[in-house]
Amino acid sequence: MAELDPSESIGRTLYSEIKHLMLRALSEGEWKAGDVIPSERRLCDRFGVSIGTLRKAVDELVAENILIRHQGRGTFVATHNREQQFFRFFNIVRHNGHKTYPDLYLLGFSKRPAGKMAGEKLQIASTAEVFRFVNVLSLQGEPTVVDEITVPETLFPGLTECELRERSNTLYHLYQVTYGLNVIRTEERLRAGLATEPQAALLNVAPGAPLLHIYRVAFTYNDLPVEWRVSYINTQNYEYFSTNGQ
Amino acid sequence: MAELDPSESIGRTLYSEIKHLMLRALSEGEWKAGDVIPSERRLCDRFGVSIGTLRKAVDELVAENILIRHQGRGTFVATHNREQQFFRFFNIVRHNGHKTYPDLYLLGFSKRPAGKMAGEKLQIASTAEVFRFVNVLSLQGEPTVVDEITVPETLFPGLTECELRERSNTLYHLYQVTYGLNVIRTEERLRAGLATEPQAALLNVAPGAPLLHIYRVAFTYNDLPVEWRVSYINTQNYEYFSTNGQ
DNA sequence: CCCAATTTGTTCGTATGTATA
DNA sequence: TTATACATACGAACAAATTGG
Repeated sequence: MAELDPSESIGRTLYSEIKHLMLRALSEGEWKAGDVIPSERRLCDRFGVSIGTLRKAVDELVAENILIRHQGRGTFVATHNREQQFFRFFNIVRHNGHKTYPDLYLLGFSKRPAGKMAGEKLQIASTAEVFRFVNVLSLQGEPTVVDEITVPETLFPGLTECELRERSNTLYHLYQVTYGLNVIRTEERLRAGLATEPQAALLNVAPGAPLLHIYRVAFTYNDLPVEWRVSYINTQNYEYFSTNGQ
Repeated sequence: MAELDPSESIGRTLYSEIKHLMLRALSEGEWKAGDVIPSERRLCDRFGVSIGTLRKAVDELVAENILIRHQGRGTFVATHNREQQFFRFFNIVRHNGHKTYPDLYLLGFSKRPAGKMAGEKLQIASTAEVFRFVNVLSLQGEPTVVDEITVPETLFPGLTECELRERSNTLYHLYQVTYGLNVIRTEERLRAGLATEPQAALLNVAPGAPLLHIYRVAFTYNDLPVEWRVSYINTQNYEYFSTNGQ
């Protein structure tokens, strides 16, 4: 069992060891977004475990939306495409519950030092360089969300405004396929605030109108933060939807 | 396999049938809050399935926080106690992330017709009777949350103000042990709003201050709504915390 | 259209380990 | 110490879906 020398030991059980070996294969890029990974039979051979143990490891990765199984086809690395994953991280819906895709307008793009807040959230020095850009999202023609997005330069070397503007898929899809950063988890904190003058202008509301604020950190494997985002939302026609349990 | 006549068929697979039979035993009160349920071996006999199939059914109920397994002791019906379950449904934390238990003040209690909104959310007629009560929650001495709570009389026969005032555990614990209603899932919608005069007085903020609004429906088994709740939150020192994935 | 190979899904079961009462 | 209960690991047999010939 050459794959399982003690130095690799993370979990307490064999299946959690296998899970971590698979996470390593994912984070190191051996298996890339959209790839089919080796069949269960081959993975059993590779890791020297039984089918039951292998399946238990894969079960957990599937439950975490990292892998997707298709009977008869194989097991795949989940991709951030519009159809399946977009609404996993976009929780803004109409008051009637309807979900629609936003239209995007890229407002600005710059490189700058992270600063205190973004540095803390991205776990980098406040002097480290980051890319920062602002998106205005319109839903059914109404400007509804302003996203202020910050990502570390070290993780996104050479990111350009052009890439952001011309992407044909979701932002997290770009992170995943171009920079090998697969967002698998976010933490969000929500508050209520009042629209500033510039926000009011962008969202077509009066200054001082109530806005929902969302502070989000997005993580990839090993709890590595890849994005810090502050969103300002006009909840006159839309709202944040969250479900707990099940 | 007397337990599995076709009329009971809900899921497509054997383990999902077993899961639904177990959910039925829970919703019909055969297994009550805090109870130990029969051992895996006995359940295999009862349902006429193998240990693997039985465990797969239980696995899902455990993942949904409906059952709790303890190695060496048995499998238990999860209870809404302060220590383990409270923060599953209470997502208000300090800006620094710290979680504290709120102090409660019961502001009002009445029986009345549901009205349009509560009737819709609780899936009852707008003329059906409901109990409605208001709690003010203080965190570290600061009044922070106002909860307006509505529950149908049919599900809570004879609910009294006294019961609410003198409970020593969480509200959902009361629902569970006194009325046999186990809240297993909530749906929440969040918006930003401005404090009205009465809200401002209760929360010790200026009228027109921004407040976070949460609209929540709580469900028990079979997607039956048991509670409709509107919360108003001062997010000056506290915020709503949500995690996505994992 | 059918067949064969491949892959995951389900169900069965055994043996052994670990925690609890 | 003993019995009980859940946890882990093993693997067989068959079903269902997909793909390619």
